[in-house]
Amino acid sequence: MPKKTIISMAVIKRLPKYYRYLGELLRNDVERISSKELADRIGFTASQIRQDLNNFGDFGQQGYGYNVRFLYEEIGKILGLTRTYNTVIVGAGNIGQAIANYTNFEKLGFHLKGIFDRNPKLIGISIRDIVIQDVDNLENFLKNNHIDIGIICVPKEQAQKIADIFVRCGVKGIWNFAPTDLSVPEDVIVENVHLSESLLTLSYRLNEAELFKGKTGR
Amino acid sequence: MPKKTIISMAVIKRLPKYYRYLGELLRNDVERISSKELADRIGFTASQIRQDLNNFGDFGQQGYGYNVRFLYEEIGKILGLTRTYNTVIVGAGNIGQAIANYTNFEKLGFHLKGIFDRNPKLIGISIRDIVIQDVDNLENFLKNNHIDIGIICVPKEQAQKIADIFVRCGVKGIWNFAPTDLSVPEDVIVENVHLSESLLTLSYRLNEAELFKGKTGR
DNA sequence: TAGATTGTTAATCGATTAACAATC
DNA sequence: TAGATTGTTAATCGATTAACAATC
Repeated sequence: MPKKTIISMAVIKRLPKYYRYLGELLRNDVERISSKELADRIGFTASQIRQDLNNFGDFGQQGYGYNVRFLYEEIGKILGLTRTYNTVIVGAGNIGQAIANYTNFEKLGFHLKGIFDRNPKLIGISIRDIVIQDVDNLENFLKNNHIDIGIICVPKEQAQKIADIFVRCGVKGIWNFAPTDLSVPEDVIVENVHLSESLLTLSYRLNEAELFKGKTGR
Repeated sequence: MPKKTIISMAVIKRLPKYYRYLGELLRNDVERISSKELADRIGFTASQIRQDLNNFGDFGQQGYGYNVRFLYEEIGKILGLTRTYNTVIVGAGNIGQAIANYTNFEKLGFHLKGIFDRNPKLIGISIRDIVIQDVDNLENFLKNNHIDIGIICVPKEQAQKIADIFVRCGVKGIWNFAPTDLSVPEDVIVENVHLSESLLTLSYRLNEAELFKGKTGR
């Protein structure tokens, strides 16, 4: 029986990883798995896995472990993958096009319904049968189509403006690739993908490693 | 004077954000800033900012705060931005091309030296004056060019194979866009960008309210 | 039944926040 | 000097790990 708890971000961020590993196990026809075995594969502790899962329900069985298919499906439900999501991409530059072309998201139930840009050279071009529209049509499009997730791939200077349009038109989820923080009401969820921050984290760690070169550990 | 401490991942991941905000302040000709003021802008606590910075040195001054330019430069040093990095991209599909075209990384000192793919239709094409080479040349290229960071943009099935080549050729940093976990020796740093995990986190949070609706606590 | 492994409580560890003396 | 704000220690909070009774 699921408990009414506020789940910490730390737990939430591990869920997709569980889902990915269980999906692999499933494809390899593994029927059951213990928290210990899963822990060894993922690199978590068995204790953490059991704690994490027990935030959502009693999915396992003493003496047996977890049924892979069942757990996979349960985590799918938890992640909201039993429904579909309509999305639009704003900004059809490098990243926008890459995301638009990435068909794996379709398989998970994220359906791309529109692509917008302000560059006349891009407007009218199709990506996966979706014609790039003038961003001036965005607001109107959002009023006529229910969109769950707006994907922001514009330069940082324009990101907040696009976010404001999303908010105004009832889009509740924003996947933000612009290197800036957006301000939105609290009922709107923003998930950031800040590539430069990721790269800088890498360069920090590269130099930290250099620093300890020749020494043991780490 | 930097202290010999092991810095936690939580702190490291905040550093690029400090760097970004300080860069903005600098461009807006802000000369000094207190931890309180910076906290209000970023959305951290002043205490946390002071704690974070004091892992690396005494950058502030009582009664004054922090000099924006000085702190910006110091964090740049900490992040390893006083040197340059040679990079290669393996996989010239959607994401690979997007990263290759993203010139902001050049400005930070990350220089793209090569792009590799196995698709004959892509080999020979140029992106930003860099000719896409056959991935069969990768190992040879790495032996003749010092590459600091290898960027993996191939499908997940081939990612580990590419990582192995990187490791074998002395590449110490891997920026991994393939939706899989790589196994590498501990002196090699892997920074993952798992886009589907990010998207699933968003869909979880979009549905979170629904998930616990009507369920009783304990 | 006996062994295995969960769900869950308790202990530990780490990270964040609060407080304040030091000092510019 | 007086006010401001740091650097740093102490207190709190939260997350992870360990332990084990429950039970399949």
